[in-house]
Amino acid sequence: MEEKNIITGENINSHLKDIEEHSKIAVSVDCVIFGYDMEELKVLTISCNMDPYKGLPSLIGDLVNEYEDLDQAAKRILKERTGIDNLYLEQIKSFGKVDRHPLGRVITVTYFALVKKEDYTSNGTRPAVNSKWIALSQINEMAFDHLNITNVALDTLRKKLLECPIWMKLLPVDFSLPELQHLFETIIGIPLDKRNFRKKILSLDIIQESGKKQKDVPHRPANLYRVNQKKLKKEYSFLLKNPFHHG
Amino acid sequence: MEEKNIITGENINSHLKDIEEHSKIAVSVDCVIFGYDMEELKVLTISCNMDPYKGLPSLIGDLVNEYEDLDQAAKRILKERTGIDNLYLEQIKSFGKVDRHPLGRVITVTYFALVKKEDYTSNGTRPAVNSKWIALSQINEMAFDHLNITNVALDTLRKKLLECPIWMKLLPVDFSLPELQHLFETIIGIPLDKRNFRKKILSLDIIQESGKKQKDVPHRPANLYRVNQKKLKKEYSFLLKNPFHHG
DNA sequence: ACACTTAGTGTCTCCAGTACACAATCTAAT
DNA sequence: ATTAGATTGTGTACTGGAGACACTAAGTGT
Repeated sequence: MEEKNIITGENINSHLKDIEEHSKIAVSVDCVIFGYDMEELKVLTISCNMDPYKGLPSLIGDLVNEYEDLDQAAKRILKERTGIDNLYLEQIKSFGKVDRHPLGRVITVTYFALVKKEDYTSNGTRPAVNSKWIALSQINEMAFDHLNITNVALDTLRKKLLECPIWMKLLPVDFSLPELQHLFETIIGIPLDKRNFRKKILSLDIIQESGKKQKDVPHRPANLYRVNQKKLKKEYSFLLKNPFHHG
Repeated sequence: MEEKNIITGENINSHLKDIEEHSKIAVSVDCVIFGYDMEELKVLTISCNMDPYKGLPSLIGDLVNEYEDLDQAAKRILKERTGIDNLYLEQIKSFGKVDRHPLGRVITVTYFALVKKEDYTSNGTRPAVNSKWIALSQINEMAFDHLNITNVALDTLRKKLLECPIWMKLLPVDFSLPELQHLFETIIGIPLDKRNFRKKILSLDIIQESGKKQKDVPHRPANLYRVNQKKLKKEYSFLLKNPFHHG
């Protein structure tokens, strides 16, 4: 049986036009945008108005243009929909069931993004029309296969959280250890021991006291910490140049 | 600014034809097929004959058809190129730089697969024309972005190897502990302590003595083990139904 | 000044990872 | 039959991180 394959370059007898005529498949990017308001973990959604999913929350996404890289597309979508540049962004995986989109064959490449609520609500942002933060605990149905995608994104986030300090992308510059612990508990879903948590985090040498204290709380104020930039640069430099941690 | 988005279903004013006209982008699947001959870790490649990569090794891949899921496409390609059904198969990630393919815009979704050499060389297989196993240590250049893809696949394999017993997909039914250790050392790239390795593996309760011994070796023969199917079913069932471990 | 709320701290136990050396079993050669 | 050569197979002691656990400190509001 003769081989002919324009992808791998065996026995070429085709050119650009062949490829474009092959492509009855559209490619989209969908982003699971996680936000944290010091209370709950939320996802940015919009309301779908396409049958049969009308009214259900949907992830933020768009088709990929012919002249932009996948990562660029994700970045563009985030910029368009949240107004923020330089979010933390990481590819998860691609979903390509034939019938996943009612209007035709659309393969979607998914990303997850982390947003500080303080950035999202700051000046200069232009949130998508009708976009809405929904707490993960409140989501039980979504349009398309987006609930599945969201769950995969959450798994990825959980794994990642234990590997490197991406949590910094969800917290303000100054934060307290109890706040950090609450973030962990919210994402991982199980309560943690206060003393062991502090011991562990401090031993990583990734944060340092800022000298400041909490204000306007009706109880003993917590010390505020911030990320140790030197350590960060040394061991987790990919978290500085924000977008796209490859590997 | 008005929103209009056929992906998420805001203000729909388009239908199937719109999507297909949008798609100037082709989608391919490329597989990093790992094989192990009890000596080295190898990758199945074919020779590219497309400029400017003529002569370089290329991964096994093909365009995705309009009517097949991504996973089905990967499975089809593996079947076509190795003749084997039911390989272990797992999606890695997608690569979509605009200029990654000289013939046009092609986004590729990549998978890695694990093959026992004994399966590959058994009857009934119909390997791709000109396909060739190349030891990872011998690869320093590949066509397209395939070297990058291969490296990402190797990273994924290394991580996975420490999480679950996918190594069984690279070994014969009966294998010795020294053989298993050599496989680990080959993939991870660092030598391991014999006693600690055995202690660790045996403590997992995932393998059991087969009763047999090595034959035809010019030294003390090793005991042969095989995978404990009950334990496997209980804790790693996704390794049984071979293809596609999601999550 | 007292009650209330949350922050902050140290020790002990247990287990998993690591380092490490010698006896046992087979083949091949003499 | 004995010996040399090769590789398999085995146990113990040390170390460091994870986990369990209870009280004092520092603020606020009344």
